[in-house]
Amino acid sequence: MKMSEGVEWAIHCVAILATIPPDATLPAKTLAEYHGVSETYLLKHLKSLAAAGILQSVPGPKGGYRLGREADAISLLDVVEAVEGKESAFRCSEIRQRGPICLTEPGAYRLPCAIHVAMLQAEVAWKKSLQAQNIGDLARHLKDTLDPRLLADSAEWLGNRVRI
Amino acid sequence: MKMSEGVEWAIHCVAILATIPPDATLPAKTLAEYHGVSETYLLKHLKSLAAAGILQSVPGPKGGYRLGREADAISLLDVVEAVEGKESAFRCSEIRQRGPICLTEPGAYRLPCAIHVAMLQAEVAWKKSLQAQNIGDLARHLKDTLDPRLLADSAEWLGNRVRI
DNA sequence: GGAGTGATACTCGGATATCTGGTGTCCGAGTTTTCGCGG
DNA sequence: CCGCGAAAACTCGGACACCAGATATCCGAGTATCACTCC
Repeated sequence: MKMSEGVEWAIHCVAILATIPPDATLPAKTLAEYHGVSETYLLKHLKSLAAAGILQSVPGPKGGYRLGREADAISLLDVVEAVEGKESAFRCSEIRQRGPICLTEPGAYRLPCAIHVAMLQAEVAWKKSLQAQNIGDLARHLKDTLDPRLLADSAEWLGNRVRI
Repeated sequence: MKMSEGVEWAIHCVAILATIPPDATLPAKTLAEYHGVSETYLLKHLKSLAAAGILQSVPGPKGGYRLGREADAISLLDVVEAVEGKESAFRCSEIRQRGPICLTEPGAYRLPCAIHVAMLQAEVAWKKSLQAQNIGDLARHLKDTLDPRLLADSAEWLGNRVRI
């Protein structure tokens, strides 16, 4: 069970976009270069984020991406689900009904599989933890703990590439 | 991010093995037939469970699998990790260090990536939930809620195939 | 009849194919800019 | 000098190869059983 690498990219990108002025945009090329990753592949994930309303895409020259809503309203869960999809990692294939020993009458398996419930319960805990953290908090935390020099360099580098 | 189907099979098998007498065994062939799944592929996962100490394998005729320790000492997390591996789903590839804007001095990135921390925190919540549930509770819960007829049929079917 | 011994049948274990989904890439659609031209 | 228009350049969006890991399988190693033989 491994998570797509795109999730890491997506969160970093959204966090960066949370630091620029609200109406400014950054093109995918800049985001990819900043993180040292493939531009075309990153674009694939940015598209998913835009489709989910987390980002807003602006076409044409001087175009790029900006946040689709305020950073405090974007949870980590939103980003993860936009990239990975909303279906749960554990999928119950109802093997309790596949063997020679099972009930045939309709409604016999009305109650959900206990194992399914247990696994889903764990995923709910995971989702709650992700939902409790939003991009705004994350960006502020990064701003407070990052090396001031790195912060200044980043701000300058991004400032030269930001679009209004 | 999808979990291996083998996890579902493994949990069901361990739950079944928790219902037979402590010293009895069930061969993989029986477990596979009971759940209506491929025997050879199930064997692959049972092997992993045995390697983790969750199951104990007995070779030869009258052989098979039994629990490696009491059911109450086997958590769902143990089973999941035995099948899926212990590495976390989210893997930080430290893309913060890959772009043009990064610090070069050693120790500059001593503090872990905040995004990495956030994702790991969610996984810890997931693991705690899985660790809180053990096979013994699960088996008892199943026994209490299952249809009595199904329970009797299963007990008879398994009783005919159990090895002492 | 009992014990020893060999073959046997059954079990698990590791190495080997196949296939789906993540990874990576390319080219096309759309829009804003910009440069040139005419008034 | 200003307004208009067409071309251009840059952006994102969807469709197409590639590869790793999950899926599925087969054959070999090991052991308890069982039958046969000998005492």
